[in-house]
Amino acid sequence: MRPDQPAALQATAEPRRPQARQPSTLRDVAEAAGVHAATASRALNPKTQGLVSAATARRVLKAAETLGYQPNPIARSLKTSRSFTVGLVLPDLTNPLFPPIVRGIEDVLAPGGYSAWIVNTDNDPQRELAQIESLRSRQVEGLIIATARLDHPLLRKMHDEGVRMVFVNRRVENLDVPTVTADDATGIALAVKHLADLGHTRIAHLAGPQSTSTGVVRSRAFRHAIRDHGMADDPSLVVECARWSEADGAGAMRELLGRDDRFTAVVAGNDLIALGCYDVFAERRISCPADISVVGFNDMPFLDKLSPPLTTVGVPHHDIGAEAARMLLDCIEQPERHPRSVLMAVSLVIRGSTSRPSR
Amino acid sequence: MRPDQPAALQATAEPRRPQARQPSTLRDVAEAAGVHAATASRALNPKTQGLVSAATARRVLKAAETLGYQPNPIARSLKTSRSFTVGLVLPDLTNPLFPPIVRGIEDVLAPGGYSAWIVNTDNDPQRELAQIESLRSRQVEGLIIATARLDHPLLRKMHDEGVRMVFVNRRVENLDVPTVTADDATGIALAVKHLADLGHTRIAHLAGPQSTSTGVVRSRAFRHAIRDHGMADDPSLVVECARWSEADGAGAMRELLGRDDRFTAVVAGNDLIALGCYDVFAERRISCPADISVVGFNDMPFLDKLSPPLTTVGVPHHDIGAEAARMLLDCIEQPERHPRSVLMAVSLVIRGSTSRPSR
DNA sequence: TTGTAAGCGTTATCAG
DNA sequence: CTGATAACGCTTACAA
Repeated sequence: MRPDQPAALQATAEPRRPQARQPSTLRDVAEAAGVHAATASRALNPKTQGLVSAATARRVLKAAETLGYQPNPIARSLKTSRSFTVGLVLPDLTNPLFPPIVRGIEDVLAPGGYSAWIVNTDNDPQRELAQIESLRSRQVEGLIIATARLDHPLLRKMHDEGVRMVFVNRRVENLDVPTVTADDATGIALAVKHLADLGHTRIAHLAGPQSTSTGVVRSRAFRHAIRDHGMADDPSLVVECARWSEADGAGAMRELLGRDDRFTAVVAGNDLIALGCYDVFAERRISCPADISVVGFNDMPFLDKLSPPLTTVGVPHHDIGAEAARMLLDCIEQPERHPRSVLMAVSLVIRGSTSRPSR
Repeated sequence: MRPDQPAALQATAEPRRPQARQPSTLRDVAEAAGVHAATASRALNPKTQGLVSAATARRVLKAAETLGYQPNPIARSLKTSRSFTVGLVLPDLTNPLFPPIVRGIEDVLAPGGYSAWIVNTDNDPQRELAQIESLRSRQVEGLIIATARLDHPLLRKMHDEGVRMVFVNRRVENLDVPTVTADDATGIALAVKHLADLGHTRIAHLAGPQSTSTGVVRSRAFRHAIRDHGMADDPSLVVECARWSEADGAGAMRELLGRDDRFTAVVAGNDLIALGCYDVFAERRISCPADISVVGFNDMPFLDKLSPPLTTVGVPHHDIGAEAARMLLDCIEQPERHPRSVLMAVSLVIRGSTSRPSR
């Protein structure tokens, strides 16, 4: 016993671990129904139910019912090496981008009888390896990966080993794995067009990490869009953020302001980076959108409540998750089907952080 | 019983993949080391390593190493009925309150060799039951529950059955289960004192659901604090929200304004409810804090970027999660230890949504 | 249509 | 100290 108990709780001593009734097993059910376990198994499994007589099936079902029988998925997995579980590999659940994607995934998995096991990698390759190994040893039947980098030896190796997986949001360079992403290029084009239409002629870009497909696709799309609108593709107007974070966004914005402050608008690689801009605006008393317009990407929650409300590219998080899950289920259940990749449609969400340039 | 097994079960032919090299088993290792599987098991398990000679231990370890042996947790669970997994029952991962708590939990579990299985209930008792059953059938060694209601037959029954669990945030009435919550009463007292100090004399409260302990503790604390500051405890200044949501917060605020608009400040049951107030302010051109001051609860992410930045009660989400995980681990590993409950300290985070009353 | 038996990969309990 | 053996709860040839 610990000598120091917090005084706060004074619960009365109680009998340790009350009757934790053993869950009943298949044998219990079989016994209760007066049949062999094998028969009970067949009766309980829709796939094999046809092999037993209707009468015994009924008896077994009834017995299972009264005993409150729940099949033990662990034993089943051991025997069948299936788990009806998929792994979900995220960089960080705390990023508001992911929860809606997770919900989308779960909404598709659940009706199929599957569940998702969520892990965070914190963008640490060590952790990622450990987490994925742990998932695989738990017999997950596939992986949904949201942490892909363009150069990603681990994922490449896994693909070579035939590991079933689907990428969300980002992809690995030259790796033929089913992927679902937002239509990043179109999103950026919409953002640039919006700013150009407002009359902006010097537009900057705070790019996401160029180690990720999302980062390069968006920044490439930015440069194309700029030229399409007849503006100069000035490299000094593009700054790369090392990570998709508010802090990195702020750093990049400071860098940009140090270089040249004649730009009147900025396309941020994503919403967090845009929030970093807001921080710098606050510290330097820059007014948005009066002095500088900002567009984000993702339309994460609560952006409409910011000051000013952030104009951004809306992506269908939930649908992206759902589609990824559907793809993975397809890979599992119809392995012969050719893998697809999909680009989900985006839309510009115009709010208060963009206006005509004042200069 | 299961009248209908998930459709997934019907899957037929085992999908054969490319060269998915069979993971090596304990027998492979034993064979490679020239010992019996049992010996290999002992050598590999730190707990029983003392039972084998140093020499064989070394050989086994080496063999395991070269074969890339990974123990199969499923087989282990089946044998030992332990899983080194705990279940985490959330109402909705999409609520920004939870991800940091989850991280806190994982940060404690991981070093202990445990992982967490996260499920959402959507506040639906049906779903909750199904999810918890699924978790239990997967042999989770304990549950961290964030969905407790004051009257919660399922949780009460589980407690009677001796299910190991810990509550976070909310509790069940008269149920002696280890719980970690924020110090809600103090938080509300701080909020009311702050408003009183600013000179407010008619303060309203948008209470959370009174079906939850958090809701009643906070609203009771509100009434106490009001009286402590010499104000009248006017029931018409308290409106209950049916759910902890922005929409319900907005509805409650409209109701309140309909009753009597002479209040100058409102203490919201939580941040989402406070956001609902913002929505109503926007639609009715009420200025915050000039016309009405607002205080939230929880300090969820990005509140500092709102307009105006929301004054709120900061709670240590991460630490709450960590403490809950620690408690559950204690219950698992030292069952004789007396269960505690803890209240985590909170602090008032003063931002721009509160000021002196203008009326 | 049903029972028998083997075995999934471990670990626990015996002997030796 | 180590090996044999028997489970854990389930599925699935194969036999009857």
